[in-house]
Amino acid sequence: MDLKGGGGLTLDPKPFRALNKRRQSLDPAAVFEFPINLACREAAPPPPSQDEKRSSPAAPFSEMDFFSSEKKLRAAALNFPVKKEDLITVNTGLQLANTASEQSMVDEDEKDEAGKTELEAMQAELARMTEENQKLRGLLTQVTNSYNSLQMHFMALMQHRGTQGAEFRQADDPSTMKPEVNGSGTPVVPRQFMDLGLATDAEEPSTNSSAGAGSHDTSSPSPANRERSGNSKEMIAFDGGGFRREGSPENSSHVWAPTTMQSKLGGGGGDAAGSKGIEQAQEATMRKARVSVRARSEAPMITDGCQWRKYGQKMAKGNPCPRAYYRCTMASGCPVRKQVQRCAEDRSILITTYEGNHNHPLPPAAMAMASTTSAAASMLLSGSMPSSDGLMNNNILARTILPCSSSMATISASAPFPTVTLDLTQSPNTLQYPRPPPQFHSPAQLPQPQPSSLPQIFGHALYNQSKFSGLHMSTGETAKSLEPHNLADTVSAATAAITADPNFTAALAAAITSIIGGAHQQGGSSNNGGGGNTSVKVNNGGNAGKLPAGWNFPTS
DNA sequence: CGGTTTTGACCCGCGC
DNA sequence: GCGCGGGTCAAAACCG
Repeated sequence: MDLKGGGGLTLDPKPFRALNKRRQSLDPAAVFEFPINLACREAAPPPPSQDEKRSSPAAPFSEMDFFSSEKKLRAAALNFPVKKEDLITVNTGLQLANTASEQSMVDEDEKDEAGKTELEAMQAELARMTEENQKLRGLLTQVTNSYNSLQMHFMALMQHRGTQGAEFRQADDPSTMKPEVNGSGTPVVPRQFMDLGLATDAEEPSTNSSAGAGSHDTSSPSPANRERSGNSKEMIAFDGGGFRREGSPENSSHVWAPTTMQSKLGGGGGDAAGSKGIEQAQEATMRKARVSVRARSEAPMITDGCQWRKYGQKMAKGNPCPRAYYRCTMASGCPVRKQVQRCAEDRSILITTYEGNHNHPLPPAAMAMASTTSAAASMLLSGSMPSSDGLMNNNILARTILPCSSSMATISASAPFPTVTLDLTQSPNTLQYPRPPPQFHSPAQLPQPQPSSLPQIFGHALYNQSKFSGLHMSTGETAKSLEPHNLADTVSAATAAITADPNFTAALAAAITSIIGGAHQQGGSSNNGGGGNTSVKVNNGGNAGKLPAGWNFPTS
């Protein structure tokens, strides 16, 4: 095999082992490095933060900092590092001071001193409140994420069922969301999301039933076979959230139900096929959704909090760098896999493609990434599945993300797999790279389904939060749109900080879900003229001040 | 010794 | 039907 040379492959086994070992030996929380570990060249993680929420050692920037760019802008005027909610209090303090000074100009010194003292006291109070608020936000974020994910599924469900107006209704009224409940009373729909980060035990059985120790694949025809031959039902069943099923309305109502999953497994797929012919077809169509993360890193593999076992390596056509295949080993039957490959054009860019959902509990760091990929994939599928060609203008996703966009975003199903690409390489001030080109990749440069269109869909939110350099929804389309450099510059500082934030991906997840859930509130989004074709750009249409309710940050 | 990596072989889908 | 490429398997090698 031509892989022997190793070529440009950076998948040096030693580093891998080192990473794995390290991960295994350390407390998950302690390893809560930023999932997209750019740490290969990073300085040692900063000391643990006081905030217990941030169990990660590298948490100089908490979730709060995530949207601090905006907050600070507003707060700057008052010289207070506070949230808008706190402004009232702050203003009060200032008022007192000002009032005092106005009333008496005689004892200015005395007044100022008193005012300062009071100010300091209030600031201290605010600090405490802020801290507590952060914690609450963390909780809220999680809830919001779950909600958004659930919402997405519901949307897809309704859309597929052809229930007219259901999509809108559900988007507008959360109360209309009535996730199906399985026999155990567990909401089925949300399960998919939970799987990512909070896999429930209920799923384990199904998984185990279909797979023995080692690899779940071994107990049945090769995964590849199942996936390709349409027998994917099995995998789908225990995938516990495999993206490809999410888009299927009927699937979602069954797939997520453990009982159904088991029945499918037990029935060898025959039963399922019989009763779910349509389902099968849909599955075949949607295949697997993938979430690709592009990050600059010289490390052989990004640290995403999970444990992976390499099960293969191949040379991909068009890329001198081999592609490595990994399988999650945190749980025997975990269906999650990922591919790691360096960008042919810029080998400093590591492209990691995730596929499937974890069926087991994940450490915070892993949850962050899982949530991110899940949200992205979920969004992708729920939006692209309805139409075979994946035209977003016809689906909820488009409406949700691009509420005001008359243009259409395209999520092409033509690509081998619908893929969402989270591009984290464009950060102007990445930790390692002083200032790399805003965007190195072009569709043609990507070994995988070209991340081309819709970059700004997410970028919108990302920028709003001053966190992300870009997020691309790869659809196989060739259109490309570069991120607005000016925006990148604007948020460069924040981006750098965020990149170092171990909660980065969590924030990303929050961003995505926030968009999903809150985009409709925003009216500033617009298509950047990227063309009404396949490229959709959603600029930061001055929505900075209108953060969705879920606009809080991570926490994991 | 158990877990991981390596790597040639195999399977499958797809295009011609 | 054949070749190609992607993805996976699994035996052997490797490592701690």
